[in-house]
Amino acid sequence: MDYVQTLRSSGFKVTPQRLRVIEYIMSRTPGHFRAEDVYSEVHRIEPTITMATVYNILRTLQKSSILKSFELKGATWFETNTGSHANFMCDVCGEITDLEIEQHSIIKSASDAGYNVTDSNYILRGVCPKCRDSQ
Amino acid sequence: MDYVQTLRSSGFKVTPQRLRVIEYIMSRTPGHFRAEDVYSEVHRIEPTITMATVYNILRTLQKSSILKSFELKGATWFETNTGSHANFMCDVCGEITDLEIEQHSIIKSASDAGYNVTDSNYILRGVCPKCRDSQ
DNA sequence: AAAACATTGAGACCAAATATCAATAAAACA
DNA sequence: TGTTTTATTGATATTTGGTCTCAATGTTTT
Repeated sequence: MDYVQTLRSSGFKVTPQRLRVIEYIMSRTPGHFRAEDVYSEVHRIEPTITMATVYNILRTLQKSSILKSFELKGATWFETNTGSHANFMCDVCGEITDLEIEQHSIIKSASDAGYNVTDSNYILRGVCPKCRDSQ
Repeated sequence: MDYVQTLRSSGFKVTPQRLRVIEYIMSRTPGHFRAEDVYSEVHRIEPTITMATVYNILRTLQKSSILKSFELKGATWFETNTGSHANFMCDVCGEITDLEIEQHSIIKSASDAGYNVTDSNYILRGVCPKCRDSQ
């Protein structure tokens, strides 16, 4: 997947800051990150970048369907995995794991009921196997 | 369901403030509300109550399994429906609707994979039938 | 190379939620 | 019922995540 091409063909301009963020998210694929995570890493390479710009860029990447997001623990988490999966957050170590799922029938029945579903997130919490075993 | 009894048997004290919040959530069942919504209504009856207390009480009610919560649009939403369902938020009118679902098989397969799931939320966004029709 | 237009950076700003802690109230029990 | 124990509340300050504004800058088109 060429994110730069996707960005351009979505009608957005390719700026150095956007390239740095794309490099960051590629280095974190698959994975989950917050605006703060992007900022602190990209800021080392591009010291003038601000949080506001990071937020702008992440929103742009969502509009280009390069990223997806969900809210958890008071923050917005981003991911490049736009496919059908659940996000599991471990309440012990805080790590987020993708759990693959088949497309849930709820989306189909919601559509049948007249709901036009444009975004869906399945979020689980609990204790991951690693933390359960180390107790 | 007697929320007061549940609260007491969970080891929490029954205070006037907690009673007012319980009255509020009962008047909003089924439904979805934020801390701010609880505050502005309860504050009319119990003018000394503060947001901090409302947050405390809502957390207590979650610990007693009277409420469940999820995060959406930068806020935490609470609901008394603790059963298996999805929450659909309409991006036009902002209303949140419960969509009943059968317990998703992901929880079973997550358990099989060693994940101990203590909380799950299925969140959908899009356009509701009402808003779709009025366009 | 210049014009047209989108994007960025800086900092003020806003809203949601948490932390602190003395005063108060509920429940247990003498 | 009065007293003790212990949880809870209210007031305020603070933290955190995120948005707004707008002049300066950078990208793309011609």
